Amino acid sequence: MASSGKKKATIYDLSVLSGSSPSTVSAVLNGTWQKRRIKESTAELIRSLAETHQYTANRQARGLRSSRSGLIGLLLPIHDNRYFSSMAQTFEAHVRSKGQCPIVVSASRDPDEERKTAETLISYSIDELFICGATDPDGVHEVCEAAGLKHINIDLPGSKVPSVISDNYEGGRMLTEAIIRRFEADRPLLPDELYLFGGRNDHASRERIRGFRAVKNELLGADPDECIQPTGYAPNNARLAFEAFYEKHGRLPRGLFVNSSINFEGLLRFMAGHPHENFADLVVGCYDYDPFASFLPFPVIMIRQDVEGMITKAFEVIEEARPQPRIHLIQPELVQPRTALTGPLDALKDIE
Amino acid sequence: MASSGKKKATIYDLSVLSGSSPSTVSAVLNGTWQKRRIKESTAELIRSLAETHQYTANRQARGLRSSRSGLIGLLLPIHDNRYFSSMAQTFEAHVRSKGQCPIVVSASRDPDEERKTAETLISYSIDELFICGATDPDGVHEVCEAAGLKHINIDLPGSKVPSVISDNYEGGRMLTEAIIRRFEADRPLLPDELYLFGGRNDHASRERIRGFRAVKNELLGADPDECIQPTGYAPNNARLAFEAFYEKHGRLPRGLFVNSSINFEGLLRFMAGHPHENFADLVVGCYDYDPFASFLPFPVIMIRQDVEGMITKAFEVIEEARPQPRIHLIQPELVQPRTALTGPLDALKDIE
DNA sequence: AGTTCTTGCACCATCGATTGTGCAAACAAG
DNA sequence: CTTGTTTGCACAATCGATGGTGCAAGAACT
Repeated sequence: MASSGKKKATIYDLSVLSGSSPSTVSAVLNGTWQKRRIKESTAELIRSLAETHQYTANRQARGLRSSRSGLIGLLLPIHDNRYFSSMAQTFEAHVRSKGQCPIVVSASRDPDEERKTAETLISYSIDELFICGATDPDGVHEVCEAAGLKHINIDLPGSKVPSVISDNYEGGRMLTEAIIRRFEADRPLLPDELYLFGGRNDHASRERIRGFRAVKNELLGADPDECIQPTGYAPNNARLAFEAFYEKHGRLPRGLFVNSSINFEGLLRFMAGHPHENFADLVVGCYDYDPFASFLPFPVIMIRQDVEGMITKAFEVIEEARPQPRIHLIQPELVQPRTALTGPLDALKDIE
Repeated sequence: MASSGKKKATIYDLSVLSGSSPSTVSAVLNGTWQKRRIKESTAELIRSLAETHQYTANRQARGLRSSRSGLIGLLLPIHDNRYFSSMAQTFEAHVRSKGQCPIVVSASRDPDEERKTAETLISYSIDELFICGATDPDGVHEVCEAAGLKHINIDLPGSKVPSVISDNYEGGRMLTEAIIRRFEADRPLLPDELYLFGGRNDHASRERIRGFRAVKNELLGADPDECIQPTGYAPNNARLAFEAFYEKHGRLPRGLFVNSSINFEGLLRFMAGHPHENFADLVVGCYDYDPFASFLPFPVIMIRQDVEGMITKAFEVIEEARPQPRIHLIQPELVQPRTALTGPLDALKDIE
């Protein structure tokens, strides 16, 4: 389809047309012409030829020669989630503003996939790699290291290069406290009425759980082990955990700390099978923000991670000369129920 | 950071190590060695050397020579939205299964951005481009055409190459009818109690509106013009429209057809400023599916577009020899309130 | 032994852009 | 008018992989 097109113009074509050498054309079009003392008039001629012939440089050729591609990679666990897709959206804006081209790829939380995907990106000579939410950041690190590729971790930390992550401990604390306070007015929550569901044995989950337990101890005076249910990230596993609890107790816990919006989807799947009224007394805290979730028929307190802040910080840190493998914490934000926040989309104009 | 790495091995390195010529190494490693009658033992040697030295081909070099990159592009309006991010997720899976590398980029619904972004992708010699939800598909077409790049439209149709889109007319009909039927039990809806908000003058909106009006006429016997409020896609514009209506009438219409989940966010923003109780009698139909929206405190009927179906069809059509610029309609699905559907994520394993 | 195949590989141009180097022409200085 | 400088550009190597072509050594055949 659409293969009628004449081949794209190259510097050689413009060289012939302008009567200059290819190197002159190249210099003019990539901005180094002053350094090469090309006459303004020559440059002007070449520029206008480039314009009329719709010349654009072949990036593969340029990249091959200069061993830089202009591509900056973002490795995500998944696309299909508001948190990660807003990560992609924000990342893209930053990369574009630097005049480079974003390449966003997901690796399904699979350590093997992650490494292979990094390999693939490297084979395209990407210039930098942002590793977001990787299950095995240090594994990806090795691949990058071997290729001499600048990289940085986001969302989940690694030990070899800097990491920019949410302050999950503080976030966990804030969210837990907000759930508990939500009850105080009437009948206060008991320690075994507040459960945490979702997440697995990763840094983020551990920190959130640590915050959760700390606050439970401080405010409720106890923190039973069985209230922690790390069911992984799959919605269906979370659903099964809720079903199991419901089966056993005839109801859900009154207070629920859900580790991510993906796990929250598991809760929805559970709820789909039960009447609304069963959840009258429920308060949910979710470690993620989704505008629709915020308006559900029970109070949903959410944490919005500062995606813009993380990305900005990550770009700062990755430019540093000798970045230390330390962890940079970014504060998340507590979002009260029924709150519709603006997001990266609001920066876009709506062309009607 | 991480720049200690020795440079990546090339076929020249392996050539020296193996005592064979670079072309032999190349042939062995890209699979054409049988055709070149390379001895099995030579191939074996080279393969093992490649293994131990972690050789991976430089794709820029390969792409430059063969004028194919192995990259397949997807041009989206935005990332930060369940519909488009599941598009990205699904697209990625398809591309990966073909052994190629997906490159997903967004262009903010801006015709100019769209063309420039396509240009950029072309400069990386991508092999195919999927144009999804473009404001000006034919503009992008011209850019692709000039570069001899295979491309196809998704979600919003163009006139120059094939398009794979939702059957928005049918979807609009289904959704409208579902909203109306939702009321019949008690007090039936009047024609001026069912409004459509959101969307702009694009093919999808027009078709949905056409379906909306047709069903209103059929079932309610009338279809006043003022019930159509195409406020564009920005959440805040939708919010303002709701505010304006509320200001004027002291309430919202009982039945609401919201053109997309993004517009729905505008409704949420409006609702954030008003007590829950104001919306007791409300039924919302939303042309998009979001699991959280499906469980809101008022009935939300949703349309789920068949993303998997569209992507699959698009891959079929783009491979055709001489694809005609026709429109392929994919049927969407009506989703009743309080329904938590599975999505592309459920295909992933959860490594605990 | 001489001729013809076949096997197994090496050589080299090529893709398009970048960049270090060289060198004529124009100009200035003495 | 000779010698040095500056201006303005051309030349050619290079990045890494691909693929057409050529050719020596051994096998097969007469």
